[in-house]
Amino acid sequence: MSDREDQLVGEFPLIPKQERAQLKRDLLLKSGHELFILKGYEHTTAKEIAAHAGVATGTFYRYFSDKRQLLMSLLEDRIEMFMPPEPKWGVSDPETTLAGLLESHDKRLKEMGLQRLLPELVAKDAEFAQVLASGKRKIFTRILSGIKLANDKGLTWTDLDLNTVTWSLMTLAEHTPEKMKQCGIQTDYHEVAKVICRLIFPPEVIIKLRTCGTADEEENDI
Amino acid sequence: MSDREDQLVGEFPLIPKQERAQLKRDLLLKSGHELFILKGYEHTTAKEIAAHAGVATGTFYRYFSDKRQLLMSLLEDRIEMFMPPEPKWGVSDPETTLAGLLESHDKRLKEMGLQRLLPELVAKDAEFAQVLASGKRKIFTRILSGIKLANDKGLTWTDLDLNTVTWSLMTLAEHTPEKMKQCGIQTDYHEVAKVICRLIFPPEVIIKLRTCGTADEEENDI
Amino acid sequence: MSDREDQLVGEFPLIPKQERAQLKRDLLLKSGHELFILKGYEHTTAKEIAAHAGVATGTFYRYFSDKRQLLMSLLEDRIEMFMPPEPKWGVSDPETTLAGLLESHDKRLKEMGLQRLLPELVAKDAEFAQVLASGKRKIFTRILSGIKLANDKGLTWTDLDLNTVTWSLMTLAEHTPEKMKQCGIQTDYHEVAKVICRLIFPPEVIIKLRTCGTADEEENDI
Amino acid sequence: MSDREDQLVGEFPLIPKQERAQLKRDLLLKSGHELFILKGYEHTTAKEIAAHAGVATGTFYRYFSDKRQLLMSLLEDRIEMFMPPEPKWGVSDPETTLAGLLESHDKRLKEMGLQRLLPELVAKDAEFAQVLASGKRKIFTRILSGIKLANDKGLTWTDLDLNTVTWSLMTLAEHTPEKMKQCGIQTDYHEVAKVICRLIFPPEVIIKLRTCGTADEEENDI
DNA sequence: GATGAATGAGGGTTCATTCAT
DNA sequence: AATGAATGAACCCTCATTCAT
Repeated sequence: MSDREDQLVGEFPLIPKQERAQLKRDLLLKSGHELFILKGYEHTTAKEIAAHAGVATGTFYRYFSDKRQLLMSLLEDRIEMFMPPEPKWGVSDPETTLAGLLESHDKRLKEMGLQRLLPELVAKDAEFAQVLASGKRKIFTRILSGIKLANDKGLTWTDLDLNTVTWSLMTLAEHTPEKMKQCGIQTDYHEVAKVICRLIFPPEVIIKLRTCGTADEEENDI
Repeated sequence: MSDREDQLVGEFPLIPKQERAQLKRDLLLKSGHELFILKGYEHTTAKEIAAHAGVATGTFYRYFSDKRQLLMSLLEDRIEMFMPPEPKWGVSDPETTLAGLLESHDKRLKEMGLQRLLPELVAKDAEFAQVLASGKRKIFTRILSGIKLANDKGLTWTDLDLNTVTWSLMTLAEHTPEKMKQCGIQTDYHEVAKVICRLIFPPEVIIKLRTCGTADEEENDI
Repeated sequence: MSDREDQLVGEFPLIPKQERAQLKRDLLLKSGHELFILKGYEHTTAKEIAAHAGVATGTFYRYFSDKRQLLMSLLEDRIEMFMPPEPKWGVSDPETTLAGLLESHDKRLKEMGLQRLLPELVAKDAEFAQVLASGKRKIFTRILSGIKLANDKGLTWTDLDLNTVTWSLMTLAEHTPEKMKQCGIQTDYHEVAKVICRLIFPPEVIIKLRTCGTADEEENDI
Repeated sequence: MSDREDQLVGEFPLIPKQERAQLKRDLLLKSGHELFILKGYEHTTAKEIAAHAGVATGTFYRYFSDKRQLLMSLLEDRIEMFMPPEPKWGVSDPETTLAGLLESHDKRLKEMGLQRLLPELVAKDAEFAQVLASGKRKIFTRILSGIKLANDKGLTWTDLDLNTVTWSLMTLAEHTPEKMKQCGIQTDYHEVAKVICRLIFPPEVIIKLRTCGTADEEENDI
């Protein structure tokens, strides 16, 4: 808010209306986001979201028809952030690369925190589940096509189903942080990366990739 | 609670009563279970649980201090059923064995349905999350010890962290059914089993296990 | 309330449940009735009705799905009381009889007071309007048949449409009290009765009825 | 209010402004009128009235202190239109004349529609009820004086109270359209006119008026 | 003057929990 | 023990009215 105001100091006396409205909408989104993470979706009330955003209850309803719609908006903006990262294979050591991706992905997720809410909502809201599933399918397809490229070059296991491998990869990446804590072990991104790489590549391929990674000109988007 | 204590005092003068009480408690547990699955935890009311169990609203509160406690009881009884199965390695083809275990595990989960509720609750109830995590740790330990046995015999990958492998195994088993559907692919238990086995055993070990499985006397509980 | 309790004193220790529920329902009906009259339907809240009945808000919703339903119940019980009275002609002086009927009818209406609400509701609630209209039609039919009897005996005007006469009669009876005040004149039931009688009977018939009313054995229910 | 006062100061320096303001005021009155009829007074919001008039919400409050005041203004302008017509007796056939008046009166009412709202408001707003009653009294007085003229000429019933007759006449005229439908009969203006005439004039007077109506030079405003 | 975003009191309704019977 | 009516705090949402722009 003050950013934008500062930005305009000495230039325009007023912030355009639309922008101010957008600002309030964003405040509410942020507020909802924070409270959903803090207390869970069901335990957050519209009144609280408004109060925490510093606006009146009624203002909430100017921008969102209800709590659910706020959440939907939250997700439409950010759904891709909930998804596993898209590593590039064949660039130096794939395990190290992947470990870095996992770590930064998890950090982003932690900042957002919303992924803790997703299952709660999927269970209760069919429409929401669809939105989420369609996002997942998009990511899935992208990862799968990356793995297929590696497969075409004969780099992957030949006896595993690529769909299943892709799904495993996504699942492991998605649950890395919370789940490992639940089992009482420390999250070691590099070990997870090694496991995930083992799902895709035979050990000798990984060694090859590790040694001649940069020599290999081709980058494979996965 | 005090019921059971009474039960142990003086043989069985009150057992019929106790039995009836236990019956009611079970009816309520069953009713709560069904409704939680059907409508979600937050959207199920105590009145409904009582009505669906065929008892009065007030009776609910004789057996459970509140809705949350009913859920806790539900989980204490059944938490192990939410956990991944414990395969026995070295018994015939490990992939086929595992595929069968995965399938039956998923069937049990589907029958119970409660796992749909878990994330909703974990997000909101720290105590509940602890109960769940402790259950998971128990399973984790059991699986890990099984893998360690295999490791002692030189059957597993030597370059992967066994904790991480165990966690991956659990994660994949746990999410097999719902998650695969979300990505738009059919659940093929045998392919998942192959992927999981690849996490544990190098391919040549699997071939060996497959051919001399029954010859290998030792059963490894995992 | 105390009536029923007294009735049972020394016989039964408790008032049957059903009866107590009915009692509460009646309390709420009474409370709603009073407040609707006092403040108008729209300006009366469910909360107020409950408070005024001495029960909690939630109790209101145990007995009525909402405010509208309470009103409907109020009317189903009493709709006939809102209707014009049913005079018996040919019994002594018809004008005096009618005047008495008008007066007692108005008293009843005043006690109930609900008729002040009717137009407000008719205007806004089609279903309600139907309920009311069907009640009116019932009364209309009864009055009309009474007038037809008088007509068969050649007692009425021969050049007036009986339907229209009946309607006029009802309309005048219904609006006697409030409307006369609005025009700044005192309500004189006997004068209204004379006017209404003039609508039905020619003057000479009225004189005849007045003199030989009791001699005329036949009573005509109208 | 002060607008008009200003208008009279110094000829017309501000009249264009005034005119625009008056225009807006009229737009709002029209809009309120339409929506009150469509949805009822309580169910029409200030925002809607403004939007439907094509102005901003705030503008509403520049011209009216609140919703109620808009309605009052609406009525002050038009209260006479809600009143029964003022027939002229002794001009040709009084029954036909009256029938025509009734019909055109009803048409005007239907166009305006506001009379559906009146009872809702009378019930809740004492001041409003007064405004309405004073309007009615005005009409009442005018009709009464007309009837008195006829009375002076010996044309009316001699045994009926003129106040009561006048009131009956107004009441019947006012309720002709809606009420007859409620009773399930068709509105036949000519029959109603005959009934109303019978209240005022003995049959022989009507015949006389009918035959020598135009011969009778005097027009009686009622 | 005009605008329409913002306000927040208040209405309708639900439901976890209690308690008289 | 069992019942289910009663409770009332708290939820969601609306809308008359204000006020900065």
